[in-house]
Parts: sequence; C-alpha cells; structure tokens
Amino acid sequence: MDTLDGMKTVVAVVETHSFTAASERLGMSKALVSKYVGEVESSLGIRLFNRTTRQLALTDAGRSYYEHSLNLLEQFSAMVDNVTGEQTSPRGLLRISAPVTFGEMKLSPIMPKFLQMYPELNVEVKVTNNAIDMVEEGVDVRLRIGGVADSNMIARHIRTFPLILCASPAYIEKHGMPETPEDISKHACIIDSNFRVGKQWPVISKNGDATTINVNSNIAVNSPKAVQEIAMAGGGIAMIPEFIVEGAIKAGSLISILPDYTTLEFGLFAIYPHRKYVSRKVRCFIDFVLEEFSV
Amino acid sequence: MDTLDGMKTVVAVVETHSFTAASERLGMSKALVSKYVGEVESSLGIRLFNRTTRQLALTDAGRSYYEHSLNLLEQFSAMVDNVTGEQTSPRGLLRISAPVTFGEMKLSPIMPKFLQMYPELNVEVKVTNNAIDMVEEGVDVRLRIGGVADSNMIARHIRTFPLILCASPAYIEKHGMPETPEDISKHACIIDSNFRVGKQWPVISKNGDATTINVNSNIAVNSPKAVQEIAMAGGGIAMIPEFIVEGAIKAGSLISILPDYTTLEFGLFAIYPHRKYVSRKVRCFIDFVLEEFSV
DNA sequence: TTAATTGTCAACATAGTATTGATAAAGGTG
DNA sequence: CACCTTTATCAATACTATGTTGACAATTAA
Repeated sequence: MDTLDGMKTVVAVVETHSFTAASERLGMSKALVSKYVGEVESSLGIRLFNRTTRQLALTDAGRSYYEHSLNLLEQFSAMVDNVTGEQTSPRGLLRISAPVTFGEMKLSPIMPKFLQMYPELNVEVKVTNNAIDMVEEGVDVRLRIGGVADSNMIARHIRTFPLILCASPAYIEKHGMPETPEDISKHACIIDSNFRVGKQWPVISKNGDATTINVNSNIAVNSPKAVQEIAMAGGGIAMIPEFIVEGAIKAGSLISILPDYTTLEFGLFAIYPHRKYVSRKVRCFIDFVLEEFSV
Repeated sequence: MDTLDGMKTVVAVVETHSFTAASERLGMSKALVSKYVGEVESSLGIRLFNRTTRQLALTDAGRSYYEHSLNLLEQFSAMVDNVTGEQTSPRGLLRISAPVTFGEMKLSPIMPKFLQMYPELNVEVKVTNNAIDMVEEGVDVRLRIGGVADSNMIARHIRTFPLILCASPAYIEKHGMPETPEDISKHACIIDSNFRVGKQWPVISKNGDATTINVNSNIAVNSPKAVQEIAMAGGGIAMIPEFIVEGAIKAGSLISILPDYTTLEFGLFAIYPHRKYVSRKVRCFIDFVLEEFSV
C-alpha cells in the first residue's frame, strides 16, 4: 500500500464518517478501504478508529493522524506544484460543486473548454442546492450564490448576475404591460424564496432612483427553474436570473418587463478552504471561471 | 512504487551523488533505484537529474524536489512518532557512526542491551576515524571525540573520558618508574597524534597543580590501539584513554604511571543534524548512551 | 422479527514488484 | 590511444502483492 494512499484513505474515512462513503469518494471498494485502514493501524501499531459495524469513533491517535495527514498531503501537493512549476499542466481529480440551475445552464457549457485546456485533469461536478459540507463531500471548489460566513473558507467574488422581471405573453395580454414600477404591485407575482427579499422587490431606474415595490404573491418556490415554468404558464410576473430566461425571452415564451429598470442582482462566489496553499488545479479553475464570466 | 519510497530514493541519490551508492544505502538493487527515479520523474513530468553514465547533476527541479522531500519525510516520521507517542517502541533502521576504537571497545558491548530494549529497531554501526560526511553516508547519529563547528549539527556532550599514562613492565624495569611529572621528560614517549597536544603533555596533581611536560618522542601514530601496542612492546610511556588500556593494566601487560596525577581528558559527543525534529530512535539512542556512560 | 446497511473476511485473477544478468556509455589509467 | 573499470539502464524472470468480488457476521431502524 502506498503510504500516501493510506493517509488519503484515513482522511476520507474521517471526513465522511464512514468506510463505505470513503470508498465512494475515493473510487475504490469498501473492502480495500477497510484493508488500508487496517494496514495503517498495524504499521503504526495503534488503533485509529473504535469501530462497531455501525458506529465509527476516532481515537486520539486517529485525530492526531488525521490532522497531521491533512497537513502532509497538502504540503505534498504543494511540493508537486512547486517542482513542476507552470511547466506541466495540472493533473488529478478536481471536484466542483455548483447550484443546480447555474451548474446546468452556465457551468456545464464551458466545461469542455476547461477540460481541453487541461487534458490531464479529471473533473467531477456535483450540482446541488443543499448547503453541502465541503469537507464531508470532498469538494475542492464550490460555486455559490452569495458568500459564506465560515472563517476557514475563502469566498472569491467571480461576478454579479442581474435578475430581470418577466412574464408570459399571454399573461401580459390579459393583464396589461406594466409601464412603471408602481404598476407591478397590481399584478400577481411569483416569489423565488432563494432570494431573501420576499415580497419587497427593489427596482432601480436608469438614472439611479431606487424604489421598493410591495408585490402581491400567493406562490413562492425555491427553484428559479420552477419560477420560470410558473411564469411561462401565465402565473404572473417573476424575478429571475437573466441567464436562466434569456433563451425563453429570445424564443418569445417570456417577455421582459420594465427593461429600462434594473432589479436585484446576486454575486457568484467561488468558495474554497482557507489554507496556506491552494492547489494549482483549484487556482486554474477559478482563473478559468473568472476569465469566462468576465463581463 | 510507494510515493514516500520514491522520495527517499531521490533523497539518497542526491545525498550520495550516485545511483549505485544510493542503492547500497537503501539496501536495494541499483536497477530499482534507476526505476524509482524514473518513475518519480515521469509522475512529475519533469527531469530531476541530468545524467550521463558517469556524471550526475541536479536540475533546479531536482534541487527543489530534494529539499521539499527532505522536509516532508522528516515531518512524516515526526507525525508517526507523535501519533504512536511513547506507546510503541521505535522501529526502523538507525545508523550510527563511531570512532573505531571507541566503537569496538565501549559501544559494541552495550549494543545488545540497546537492541533488547528496542527489539523492533535495526541498527547499523559504522566505525570509522575518517571525518565522514553524515549526510552523504546517511548516518543518523555520530559519536565523536570532540565537538563540531558545523552550525547545522548539534553536538551533545555525553561525558568526558580520562587518559592515563602507562608503560610496559619491561620498560619500567629497564628505565625506572617515574616518581614525579618531571621524570617523564627523561623517558621515551609515544605520541597519539589524534590528541592535539603533541609533545606538551599536561599533568595535574591531586591538589590541582597543573604543569606541562615537554616529552621526548620519536614516534607518533594516529591510533590509540597502535599506541597501546607500541607501549606494550616496550616503546616507552604512552598517554592513552583509560578505557582502552584498563584491560591491559588489569592483565599486567601495562603499568599505570603517576596514578595520583591526572592528565588530558577528552569529551565524547553525540552529533546529529540540527533540525526542528529529532526522530525518536535518535533520541532513544542518545538517552541510552547517556545513561550507560553516566559516571 | 425483518430488513437493510455496515465493516470484514477469504479467495481469486491480475498486475505490479524487485532481482538478476546483460548492455552501452563514459572516464580514468597506463 | 586502447584498455579496463565503473556507471546507469534495459530486458527477462520469478514472485509477491494488489484490488475486486461475493459471502459473512454484526448492528440498528422499522
């Protein structure tokens, strides 16, 4: 057994709290995870986990080994990056997580280009809206809307994405096209509960005048895709990230409302662990995303 | 190939300046050393050595890899020691070097006890009087008479050993037994050129009066054992470490001269690399030697 | 109790391992 | 300048270890 693989295995077990989950993260059989942990233990001559088949508890030695290993593995990849410099392309596995709609619509289309730039890199994208535990999931970088308050995470701002107001042509035909922000409050609106503004929608005119509209709504949903579907079905006026609806607007199934006004915008951030050293593959990915999403 | 073994191999090659010497230090075939270095190089995608069959030159990447690896390997064993704590006995290979006579007469007899204390430890003792390069030879601890001026080495004082004056019974019978320090200068003396005093022998009486004798000598040799042999053959008065001649004196083949006086003494030091972390096996060995040689 | 899930075990085919001896290149030597 | 030694590498060999699969006992939730 490669000593470093042994360390990686223990790290994965500690972070996932399970041999089985660790085997999935590492892409190997659970039998091998069990074997590796056993080998590490016997090579140290000390028990790292107190385990019954259903419960897993770290021993003091296990905690110590985990913490040191984490540090060592990080230093090792730092060394590899340092030695190879910029001469070789990053290799290995990069794990990314992203919000599902953003991941599907904006991230996925640019991934082939990224893979082409770094052919020796394997990428695993996990789209999820659950506030996943990066450590537990073994994610290297996480794209997220909004920053994080976790001090051992770094949140790097990528860019802001605007939201726009829109509704279906049928709805507009029936209820009329709003001409001023104040008109909105006479309409039915669809709330995306991901955005914390609720029924107070901010609207900013071209010359910078900001107002807040108290909108009427009897539906809220926590998915921008669902909001779009509701709007397209004539459910009323929706506030949706532009990148989601730009296709529908071009196709004519949605109409932009008050195009001379801007409304909410959200920041896209890249979140990654706050350590001394950020691996080159992560840096490359963030640089790539920054470049691609630069306005 | 175990990643750490790859690192160890590169380290050994760098330090010995040779694949062949590295293979000897590591106890593996030179073919494997060659293979390992090749594997490390191809896994990094960069050349570590510029090598013709006869010349070996580190590349910049090689130097960087070596330095980082040294650090990583040290941290790894520090971790292992930390995790296992004092619960398990040190294991692995400990390389010791010692002056030949001291090694033969004083160190060797206590080694079995040491091995018994730490059964999982393998020891390799290298007796030599040449001022060997600890790095090149891969020695963990070196016992040495006198300290060192190398700032990246630590010299830990073990104890001082006295020298005594002696001669063969036949010589004394023929030339008379010296009764005062001044009598010595009338005799033939044997110089051990290891001790830098040359023909100025210091003598200190029991009440602390120190004098220096200008001795006559027409032979100097850089080996205390040889000095002893010359003295036993009737070559004259010799100044020899007590531990070397105590057997001969008991056996009657040498007689102590001016036993009420003391003369030179030398310090025995344990030399080891000056790093953040001293491995447990080295600490154990030094502690053991300190204990054994405590007066 | 049943059912599902967990960590471990034993067996197996496969792939990698390290040694040996041979080979070519490069220097030092007389 | 040819010789001889030494060096790193290569090819072939026997062997060891590797990781998967499927079965198993242990544990807990329903």
